[in-house]
Amino acid sequence: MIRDARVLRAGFVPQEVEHRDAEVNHLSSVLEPITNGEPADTAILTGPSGTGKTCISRFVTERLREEVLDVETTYVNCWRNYTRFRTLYQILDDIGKTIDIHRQSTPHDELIDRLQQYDGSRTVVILDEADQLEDPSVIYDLHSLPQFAIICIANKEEELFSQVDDRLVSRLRSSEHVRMDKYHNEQLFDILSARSKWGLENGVITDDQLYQIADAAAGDARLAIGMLRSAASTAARENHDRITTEILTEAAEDAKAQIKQKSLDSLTPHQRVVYDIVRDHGPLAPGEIHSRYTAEVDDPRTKRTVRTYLSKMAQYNLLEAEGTSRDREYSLVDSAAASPM
DNA sequence: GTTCCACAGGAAAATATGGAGG
DNA sequence: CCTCCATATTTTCCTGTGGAAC
Repeated sequence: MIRDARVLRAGFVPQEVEHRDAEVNHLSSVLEPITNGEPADTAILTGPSGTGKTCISRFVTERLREEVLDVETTYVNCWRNYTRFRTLYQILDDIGKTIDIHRQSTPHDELIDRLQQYDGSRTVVILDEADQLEDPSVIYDLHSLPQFAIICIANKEEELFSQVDDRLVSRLRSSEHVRMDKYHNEQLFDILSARSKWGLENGVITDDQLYQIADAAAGDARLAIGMLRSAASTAARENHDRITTEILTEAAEDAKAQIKQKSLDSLTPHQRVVYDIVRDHGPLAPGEIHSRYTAEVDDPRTKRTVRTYLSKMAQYNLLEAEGTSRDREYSLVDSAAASPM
């Protein structure tokens, strides 16, 4: 059934990237000066989730390392390392310069000094989910260091630049912007087809079924590959020699549920109670949510905190907010919308 | 229109948490 | 074990917005 599970895993970087030639070339050309030992511009990669931003960054940097001897790459997930300190620390850690850094005795600017003094190989820094940084000015600080090339990945450009000084923004205007769009169904089909060719035995899944997956994934390659992986592992577990329509339907829901579960797991118990209230009692105004919540837990948080919870969950796409002021109501996002399978 | 009030969400102070070093 | 200090979360205080009742 499964020939090579690696190619179905999230984060796998394929030998050849399908349908992203223009973007790959664009990004490569931005990094090109590095091959001559010159500083490269900052690249900004934007687009919705599952459009291959992380994938082509890794692909291009890996290819660069094949070509050039003295190039290193470091990857920072800004969603997990969202403070200035953590981001810089992560980079220093990767290039092996953290030896005597202690949180106490190290003033924050010392980190940037260390990077500045770094005289090892040129390094490409990939800042993934950079729009999650609480202080994006760290991007500008890195931008000004010639020995580092920055690839900055974000969903939307506006969000990345929203809360920053205009002065700093203009300094980044010169950087190259690579925009990525959602995949078309045919393109997703090609991606799935390539993965199943390497990852699965022949004849396990039909083209028609791959097309169904592409359709259900609505342009999101990560989701599509997740569905394929889920279907393949269910089929393998249950000893089928091919993927059935039932397995496929279930896998589609499974993959979406997994994504949702992941964000649900990151909620604190208090946040979880708030979520459950909205889930069980339909559209509700924040005041109503708070009073129900207060009745349900010992030691309730204040209204303000619950408002923060609600807006956070709306960002995570767990809840939907309607209305801008007194009329605001929160409800579950209808996950049924994108699954006509 | 005017007033009122629930809400959004920023800022800063207060409090809880966690991890290193004693 | 405890203490200390950076970090994380929560509360307090706040200003601005816009819908609803008058």
